[in-house]
Amino acid sequence: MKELDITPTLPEACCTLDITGQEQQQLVNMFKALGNPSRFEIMKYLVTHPGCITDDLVQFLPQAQATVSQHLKVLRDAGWIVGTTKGPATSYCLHDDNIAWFREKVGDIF
Amino acid sequence: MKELDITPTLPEACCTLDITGQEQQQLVNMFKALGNPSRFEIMKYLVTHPGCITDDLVQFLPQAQATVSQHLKVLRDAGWIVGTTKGPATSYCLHDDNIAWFREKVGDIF
DNA sequence: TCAATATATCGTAATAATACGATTAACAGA
DNA sequence: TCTGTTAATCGTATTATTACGATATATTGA
Repeated sequence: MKELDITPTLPEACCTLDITGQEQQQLVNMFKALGNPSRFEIMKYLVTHPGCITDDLVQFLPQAQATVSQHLKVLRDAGWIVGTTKGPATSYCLHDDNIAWFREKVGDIF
Repeated sequence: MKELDITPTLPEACCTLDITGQEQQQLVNMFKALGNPSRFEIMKYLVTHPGCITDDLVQFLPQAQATVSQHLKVLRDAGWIVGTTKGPATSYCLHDDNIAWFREKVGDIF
């Protein structure tokens, strides 16, 4: 790791950003997952409709069932949401713990 | 807009998420921009090296000058950073106002 | 003005993301 | 067990992202 070499004329650092490896990858993944309008809409819907099933989202979004399912997988893998099987359906909720972690990390960083 | 139809057995909404149109697009853009390892590294570098120039980042990152410049453009367009011309060089800093806005929005949402 | 430095932009190849229809799997109720 | 419902996954076409070398632009100092 290189030493810092900030001349006195440069602005002060506004914050620290000590995150690396696994954690950083997880954080980048979460950013990436929400960097898509459809997935952001899904998150919005889940806020107001916690526990809704995939088909609710398929009705809500202007996209095919396969596409919505794929977006849900991305959000699941990134840790934004959690799905529980209920009979033939899957009920989705926000993953509160991971969301809290994300908020916390963003707060630490910026 | 459809009426909510949350049965009493479903979990309560953990939060509100009232963001639309222009603001939402801006927020999604910011998420998307940081959803890339190289750009996240650039942000980390800028935290500890505020005011550094493009070439500093080119030396730091394992990528070609053109690639780094492209990543900087994405971060600029998304509003994460701001660049000021200093002679033949460009000095970069975090865009504190926009970052504060992002933090605030994420806080509102989750 | 000329050479050196610093960056942005252009054109393009390789890779990844996105969306869809079709198929498969898993469950519920008749 | 058969049928309908719900979702995930597969294969694939289209589009977007990423990275690079080459080139263009802009400034500084000799």
